[in-house]
Amino acid sequence: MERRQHILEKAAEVFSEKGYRMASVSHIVDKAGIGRGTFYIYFDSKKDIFLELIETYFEGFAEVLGKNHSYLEEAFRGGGKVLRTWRENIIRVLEYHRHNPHLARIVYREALGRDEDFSARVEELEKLAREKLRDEFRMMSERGMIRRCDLDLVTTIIMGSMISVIMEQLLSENRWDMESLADMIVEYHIRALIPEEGDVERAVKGTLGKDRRAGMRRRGA
Amino acid sequence: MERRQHILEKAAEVFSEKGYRMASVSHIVDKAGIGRGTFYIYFDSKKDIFLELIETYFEGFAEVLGKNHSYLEEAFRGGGKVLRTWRENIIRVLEYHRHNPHLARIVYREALGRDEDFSARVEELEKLAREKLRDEFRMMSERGMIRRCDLDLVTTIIMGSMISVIMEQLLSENRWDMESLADMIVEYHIRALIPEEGDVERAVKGTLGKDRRAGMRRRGA
Amino acid sequence: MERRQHILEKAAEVFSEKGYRMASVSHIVDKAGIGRGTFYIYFDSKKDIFLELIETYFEGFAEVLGKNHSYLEEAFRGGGKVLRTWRENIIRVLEYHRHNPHLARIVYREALGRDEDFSARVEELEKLAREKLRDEFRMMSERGMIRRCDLDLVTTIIMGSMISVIMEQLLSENRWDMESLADMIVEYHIRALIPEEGDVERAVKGTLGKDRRAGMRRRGA
Amino acid sequence: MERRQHILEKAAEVFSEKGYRMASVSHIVDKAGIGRGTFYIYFDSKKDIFLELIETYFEGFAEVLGKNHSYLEEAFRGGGKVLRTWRENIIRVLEYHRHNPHLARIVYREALGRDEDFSARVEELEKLAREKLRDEFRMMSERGMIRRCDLDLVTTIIMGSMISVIMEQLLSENRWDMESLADMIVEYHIRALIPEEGDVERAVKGTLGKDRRAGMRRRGA
DNA sequence: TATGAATGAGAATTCATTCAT
DNA sequence: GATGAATGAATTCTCATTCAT
Repeated sequence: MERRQHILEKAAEVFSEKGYRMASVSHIVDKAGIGRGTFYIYFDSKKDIFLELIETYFEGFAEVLGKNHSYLEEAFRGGGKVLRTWRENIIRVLEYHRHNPHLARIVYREALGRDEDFSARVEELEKLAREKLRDEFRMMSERGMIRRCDLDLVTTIIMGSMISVIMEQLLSENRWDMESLADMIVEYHIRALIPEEGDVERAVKGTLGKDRRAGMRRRGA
Repeated sequence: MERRQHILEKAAEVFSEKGYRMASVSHIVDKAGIGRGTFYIYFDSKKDIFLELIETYFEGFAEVLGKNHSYLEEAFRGGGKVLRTWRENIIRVLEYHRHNPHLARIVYREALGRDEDFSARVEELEKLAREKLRDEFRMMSERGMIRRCDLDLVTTIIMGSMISVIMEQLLSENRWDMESLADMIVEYHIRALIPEEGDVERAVKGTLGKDRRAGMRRRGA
Repeated sequence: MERRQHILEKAAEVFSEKGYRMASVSHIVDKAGIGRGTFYIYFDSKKDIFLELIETYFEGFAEVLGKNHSYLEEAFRGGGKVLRTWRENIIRVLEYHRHNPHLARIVYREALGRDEDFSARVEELEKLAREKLRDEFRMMSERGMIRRCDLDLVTTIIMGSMISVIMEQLLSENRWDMESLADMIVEYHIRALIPEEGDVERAVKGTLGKDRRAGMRRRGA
Repeated sequence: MERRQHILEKAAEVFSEKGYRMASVSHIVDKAGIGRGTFYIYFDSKKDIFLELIETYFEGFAEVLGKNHSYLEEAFRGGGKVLRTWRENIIRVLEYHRHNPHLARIVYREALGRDEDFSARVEELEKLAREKLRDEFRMMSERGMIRRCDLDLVTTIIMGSMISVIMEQLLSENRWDMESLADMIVEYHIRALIPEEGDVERAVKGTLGKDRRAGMRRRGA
């Protein structure tokens, strides 16, 4: 099964470099140093291996976001620093992509096209990630940690900006260092989402007095 | 030249619907109701027409952003409402994409792939748009209208979020109405970029007393 | 449409010579003197052209057997020589195959195999031909022209022997001349099927006095 | 050598079911429950095992027909019932095929194709069988047991009809019972071949007074 | 002996592009 | 200019056979 993994990795490189259509199975087997037919022992088709890479990406992404729990909620319940947790989340996301540049490029440069059957799967998986994120924002909103706003739109904005930053990073080979990058991103969105005067009170009533100190306050406030 | 335009439009539809690779020249000539060879009278190749569509998109986009001037700067100099102008900019951008959904899809779903030579051109054009935008933010920053921050990062964030919102719009067929969508987007970024306490003063010194009232203030402040 | 016909003919030769599986599309286009892709303008696939040849064979065969009528019945109703008509039928069948040796070989050497989807179609078409033939024998039986016997079996025997003779002919390049061959075949089956003593009477009763002279009598009887 | 036999049997099933080209070595080794390479210990190639099955078929067929003697001649010399012996021959042939349906299908549905080198071998073996049969008819003819006729043609007719009946049987799963089927077949050909007036006398002269009672007489004559 | 992972020659098919009309 | 039949390079995928273990 080691060989299978090897082929997957080489395929990721090839797809990332050449794109799905331009990448031929020949390119993959050449790069992997295997025979033409060997490829088809491990994968049913070119489409098959591509889809597997996409699944792998989203699998890893889900892991990073906290597969069946929410780091943020956990932090909140544990009385921890929600903001610091958010920052940690973002760092994990950035690092995940830094360590899997090929997968990221495959998903956001190749897989979105209407070309193939898998674009449906990509959208499905992207939607799942989006919903996970939106649920986190909803939680934060309900607890008065962020201002009242259209959560779908905010999710779109934040995801879009993250993808953009990540791709920028990948293309320009580490223009920023991870830590300060995360700081700046977090700061941007926190400023954009800081609660209004009435938000905290509304949340307190709504949730019967949950600890308001976990809410985001303007710095120094 | 009318026929050429007709082919371009049909090609945009086909590329948008099927993607660059899946769209064949046959599809295009069928949709345009012309002969196979006629296509090659007007365009050198499939790649060629695709590239032209991309150029068209960025051409129009540049127009919308203010080709050789800055709406924002103009507003500033004219003592007008900078924020309102920004909002108008965003509405123009949204409407441009709403009226050119095929081009938008072509650029952001198809052209980004590493498949073809044109990906280089796309990046070049995208970079130009990015720089235009960043220059506007620089101007605003220098005048104390936005807080001190990494302007490249902010540009990336805002462009990414805009693309994300636009594609979301295109895919989901107008989830939001244009006006309130623009309001929400503008509000998000304004909140994120509102000047800190010292920023205005610093800007005043740096620019020798430009009209501070044009700066963004927290609402109600 | 002339070119299409040309390809069909060359394909028949190739399939006849090499068999369906060994014959590659390359062989066909080489023999037809056309480009590789040209083949696919006229035919959807290798299977497609092969099936068309099979249909053509059975189409022609049906024509020879008398598409929507029966030469034998016609002869009978017209008071003509039924036996002579039968002999003429057999000559037409032999000549049809002599003039279409490739089709015959394709159907009886290649198409019967369980290999491909078309074997079902071949069996269907063969069954139609068989039923046509059996109906003729039934008609003759009902009129006392042949002895009482299992008509399905007789059909199988006669068709099998005809195919065998035809293939033998094709393989050995005209061992017999057509006329005397037909004579011998007809004689063989007539002798085998000559009515018994009671058959004519039974038929007479069954059909209320149809002309008994049309029935086959032992020569000289 | 038991294992070899096992593989042969499974291969016969697979070839019969799928046809030579569609049947892959994988199918055979899977069905035989052996490893991929094991196959090549016992057989040189796929073609090789197929050829061996064909040889097996004709070997068994020759056995059934009477390998180095003639049941008919034996019956004749022994003063036995030649017709009954012929009927027994036919029953043996039918039963041989009923018990070896896979081999029969392989030979008459698959092996006849011009696909492979073995078609030459099949024709060679078929010719041997044909000659054996023709020699028997010659013997019968010389003894005035059948009418004067082209023995090659008669052989072709009888073999063709037998193959046709057998394949019909195999495909339609025993439409007739063996005994009455044999009766009907024998009757058909006996009627077709019954000696004319004069034939017996000619034979008597030619063979200097061989037992004329062994000759076929018209029933009741 | 037995195995099955690995191989690569070869097959069918597609489609951007050309060019004679 | 306009056409579309013709082209063939390039692509995906199959499977009989080999060979190291």
